[in-house]
Amino acid sequence: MPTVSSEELAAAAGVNSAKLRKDFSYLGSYGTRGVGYDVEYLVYQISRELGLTQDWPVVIVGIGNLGAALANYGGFASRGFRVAALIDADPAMAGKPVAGIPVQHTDDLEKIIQDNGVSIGVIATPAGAAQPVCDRLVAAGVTSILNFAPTVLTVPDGVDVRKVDLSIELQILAFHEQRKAGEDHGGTVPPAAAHQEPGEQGPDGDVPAVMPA
Amino acid sequence: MPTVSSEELAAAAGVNSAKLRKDFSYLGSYGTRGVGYDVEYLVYQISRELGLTQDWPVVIVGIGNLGAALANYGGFASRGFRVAALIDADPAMAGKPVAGIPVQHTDDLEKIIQDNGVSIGVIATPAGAAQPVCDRLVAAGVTSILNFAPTVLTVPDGVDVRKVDLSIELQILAFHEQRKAGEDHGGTVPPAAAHQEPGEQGPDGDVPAVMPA
DNA sequence: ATGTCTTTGTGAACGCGTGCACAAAGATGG
DNA sequence: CCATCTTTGTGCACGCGTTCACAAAGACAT
Repeated sequence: MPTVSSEELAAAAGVNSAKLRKDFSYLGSYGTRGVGYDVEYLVYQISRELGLTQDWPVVIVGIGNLGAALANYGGFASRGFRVAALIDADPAMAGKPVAGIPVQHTDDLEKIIQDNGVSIGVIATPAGAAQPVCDRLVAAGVTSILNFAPTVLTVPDGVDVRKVDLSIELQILAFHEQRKAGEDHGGTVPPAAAHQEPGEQGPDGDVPAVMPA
Repeated sequence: MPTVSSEELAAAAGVNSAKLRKDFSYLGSYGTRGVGYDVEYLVYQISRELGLTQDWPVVIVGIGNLGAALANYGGFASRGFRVAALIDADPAMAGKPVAGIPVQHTDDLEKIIQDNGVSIGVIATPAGAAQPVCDRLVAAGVTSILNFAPTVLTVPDGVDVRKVDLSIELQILAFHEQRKAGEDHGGTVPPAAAHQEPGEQGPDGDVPAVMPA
């Protein structure tokens, strides 16, 4: 029986072994003292806890470059996700196969959701279309939404939304890059600096509230 | 002079006002007691600290669906990023414009990096190509890499890598979705993972630290 | 069986980040 | 010029998560 100790796992993951054991203990007592954890059993238990053993049908709405990239992404299937349908507002896309799945028109959104028992939707539309699409998804029974559109979605209570902003990761890299350069970030305030930069803010001038780690 | 108080900002962001003030204080004393913070000045100072006022030339390697989606993503330009070049290994892509930028061949990678003074690279290639591309980027002087390929990259010290796994966000949604179903499987989970603050839409949510491969 | 050895599971201490509460600073009005 | 009011900046205390350290549990050898 192949096993691993918490010490080995902790070293591999770069975390503290006691924390790892305590985390595992929340899932139950799956280890054997003096031996460690049965690898296969542990993987199954964690997978189950995380919901990876279930089959999650998802729909992707907005089959542009990003939607197509997501449809082709191999990581989904191996993580328990099944692309139940691709949906786009462009009639010219209808029937066209992307990643082997025929694109369907937005008109049929509600029926597609209900027929497939979909509870997770991915929005990869342009910003303007995101909220209406979101509303229709929710009305059709979707309770979790992954939003790639650059908009903050408004949803009723009980619906989860996660927003993916592809530029945030770049910002974090740039932040560290800036520090590598040895930029001084001291307390000296450039006089009247604010008045030298009148514009600078785009349509969404929102700044991350928290410093990247 | 338009101003905001820490109280207003905290309410808008859903955080504690004292924490917000303390965070700001690390950047310097930019507020006026009895008045608040000069909006324009504050935006500038935060932008500067985060590196948003600098111009960061980036290259995107691998112009498939995802690379094209990134090239077309409007959020980059408004955050201080400039797509200096698109690079692909397919000779048929060479010269073809994507998002108004002609795709260049991988052969010229080193020259492109050096000519444009690029220090940030984005990898959107298939998994197999990612590490070789990464090595060439690093050798050419890139010190920050954003990796969309489903591979863990090995880099020398001093080089930052951030890996974006598009399925992780879906996993988090599925995790919460599973809990909504009210399933009882005998185990408990640390409170941090148990719920997501409503209104929070981002990748800063809570995920269990250990994922099965 | 009995003892030794390994590793888990967890109580307790520690450290750090968060939030409270208030003095200091500046605005504003009399 | 003084009084009052608002809001910042921050010392301090509290709470929570991380880490330490060890008893308990089981494997394994003799």
